[in-house]
Amino acid sequence: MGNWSLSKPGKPDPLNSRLGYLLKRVSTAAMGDLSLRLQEVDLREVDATVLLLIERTPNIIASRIGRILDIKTANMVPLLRKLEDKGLIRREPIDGKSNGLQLTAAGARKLSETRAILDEFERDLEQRVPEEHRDHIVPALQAIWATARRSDKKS
Amino acid sequence: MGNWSLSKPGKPDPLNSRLGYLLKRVSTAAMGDLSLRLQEVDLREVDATVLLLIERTPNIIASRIGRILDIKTANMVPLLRKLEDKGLIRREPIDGKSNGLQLTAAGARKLSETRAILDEFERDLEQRVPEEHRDHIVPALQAIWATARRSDKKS
DNA sequence: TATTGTTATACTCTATAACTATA
DNA sequence: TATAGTTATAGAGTATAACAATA
Repeated sequence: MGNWSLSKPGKPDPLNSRLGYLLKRVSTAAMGDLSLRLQEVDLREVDATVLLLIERTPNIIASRIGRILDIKTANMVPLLRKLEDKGLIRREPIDGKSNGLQLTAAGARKLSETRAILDEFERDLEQRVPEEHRDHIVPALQAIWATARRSDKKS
Repeated sequence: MGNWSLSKPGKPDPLNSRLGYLLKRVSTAAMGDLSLRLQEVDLREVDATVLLLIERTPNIIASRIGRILDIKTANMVPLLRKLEDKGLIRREPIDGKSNGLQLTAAGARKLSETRAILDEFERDLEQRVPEEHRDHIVPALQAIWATARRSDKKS
């Protein structure tokens, strides 16, 4: 345990003892892996995440998704249009300015496939963490995430 | 401890119980924070990292840095040129095709300032992890990183 | 033949600005 | 007045292809 954060004088920390560096490299590598896996369902990570949100909260509106995932509304437009063009989601007017988003039957089917990929990805990732650390990494990241200042609170 | 990975049937996992999702969000937020901090020395994260590598291994060549940091050699060119234009690094021919990279005096001074920022960022980040998890997160990430298939082995 | 370095370019992602219309 | 949605565009970051020169 834990003198990894101490640098010997003269010999500076190797990069891979820095939490910030590790977070970036591990995240990038993991997302690259996930992207490859999601090619099988022809979706990007963000598409999969949006489908998960729509499933979890039917009639969710675009701007709320954007707030949760930190996506500008301007960038939500082509994202949702592509999902709609693929027949995976449907928009139903809530009032004059908002559209509630729902999965189509095809979208629900696609999400089933996708969830299997996501779950396997998740399992594989967790198994690469040695047992003695495994139960700590998610709570640790959640704690960092919970203390990040950001616009929206949930998820 | 640890039933965060279990989803209740019907109620799917919230996103922020997924390791992959947390890695991405925490990494993005942390890098955004670091970018802001590095504005004080007019450097990006990647610039700071490259300066660290040059300091650690004087006469390192561009292609080796690219291999370590997963930066295509084509993209190393403008990166190094900018650092050279700022007077932070110097290139000295090793042979007819390679240039050894070194910090200039100004580069060494800049890196001192930069390292202070990096170290404070690191400390702040670590302190956001509850004590009971703190000694686990770096080893956990190192383990994931160590098992990522990639071109280069070190750092 | 593999490596180093370079130029030019394309693609993706994200950010910004201006705008319309509704709550 | 704030929110929802849209369009168009700019910028960064990254990837690809073609190339020259050296080990």
